[in-house]
Amino acid sequence: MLVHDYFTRKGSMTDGVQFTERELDLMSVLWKLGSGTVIEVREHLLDESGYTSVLKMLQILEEKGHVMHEVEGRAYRYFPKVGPEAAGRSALAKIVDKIFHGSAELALARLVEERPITPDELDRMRRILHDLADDRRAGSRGGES
Amino acid sequence: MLVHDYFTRKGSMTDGVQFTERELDLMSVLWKLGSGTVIEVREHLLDESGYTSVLKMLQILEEKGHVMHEVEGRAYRYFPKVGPEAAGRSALAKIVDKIFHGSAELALARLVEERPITPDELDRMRRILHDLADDRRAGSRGGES
DNA sequence: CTGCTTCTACGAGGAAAGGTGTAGACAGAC
DNA sequence: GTCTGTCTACACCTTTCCTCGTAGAAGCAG
Repeated sequence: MLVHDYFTRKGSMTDGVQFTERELDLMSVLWKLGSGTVIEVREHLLDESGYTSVLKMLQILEEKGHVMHEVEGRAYRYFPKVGPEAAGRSALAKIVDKIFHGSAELALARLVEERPITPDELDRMRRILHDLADDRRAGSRGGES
Repeated sequence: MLVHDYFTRKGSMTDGVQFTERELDLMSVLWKLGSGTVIEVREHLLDESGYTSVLKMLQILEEKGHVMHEVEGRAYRYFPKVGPEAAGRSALAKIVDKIFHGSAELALARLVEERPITPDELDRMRRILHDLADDRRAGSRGGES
């Protein structure tokens, strides 16, 4: 079982998740792979540093409680203990607060101009907001989907 | 004239803008006020540190090219040289890439669940995406609004 | 057994971040 | 003139980030 339970957990996280630049690089790889040994993580880093550097970073991440490991043969396999959802919420909160003065609207405006959005993705993004508005209306009538 | 020309400039910025934690705090104040002396910035910082600390941070920001100053009486008045738009785009790009594997859709999903969105704000957010879709359609027909 | 390889553990060290104390310039009050 | 308050400039210090070299454990081949 590679997919761990951080996908199902929800608001339990303290949501004060904060990663340094390099930590985020490693976490990004772990999120993408699901898990990884030192070698695997190292291979997927764009900017590759030494073996022991990656190991050390993983040890630091474990010490901080962001990852855990299981023994696999003679090596360690590292798993993220915090998911991209919590990390993303936390990072977005910081940006919205400090850069956009709390306006999610401004954040969205920059988000869509920051990179090309495919028509499909745009549709799905519109659906997210549409459904949210729907839920609101349903909720205000006391109903629920 | 307090409002400087970073509002009108557009993609000219290198977009490699990156702020440290504390730098972002100061920039946030400058963006909110438009400009500020050491005292003004200091007053608007939640976590207040010493006068010389704030001064030092502003000097560092100036050295890095993120702010500039004009002499005002015996004091300096600092102005942001980079706007929240560029900083926001850059910060969002990093998050979307490293946390959401390039998916703006996932970023939006976390954005709207990260904080309560007022009905008005939700409407305006929907309009942003609606208009973007409209522009696409108009653009593909060769027209333009 | 010895030698080789592959892993983790540990500690050193450079660089940056972020805070502060003090000196010195300068204006205004007296 | 002197004194006082306000400002910048400079130097210093502590902590964190990040990297790497080296040692040692453990498996495997001969």
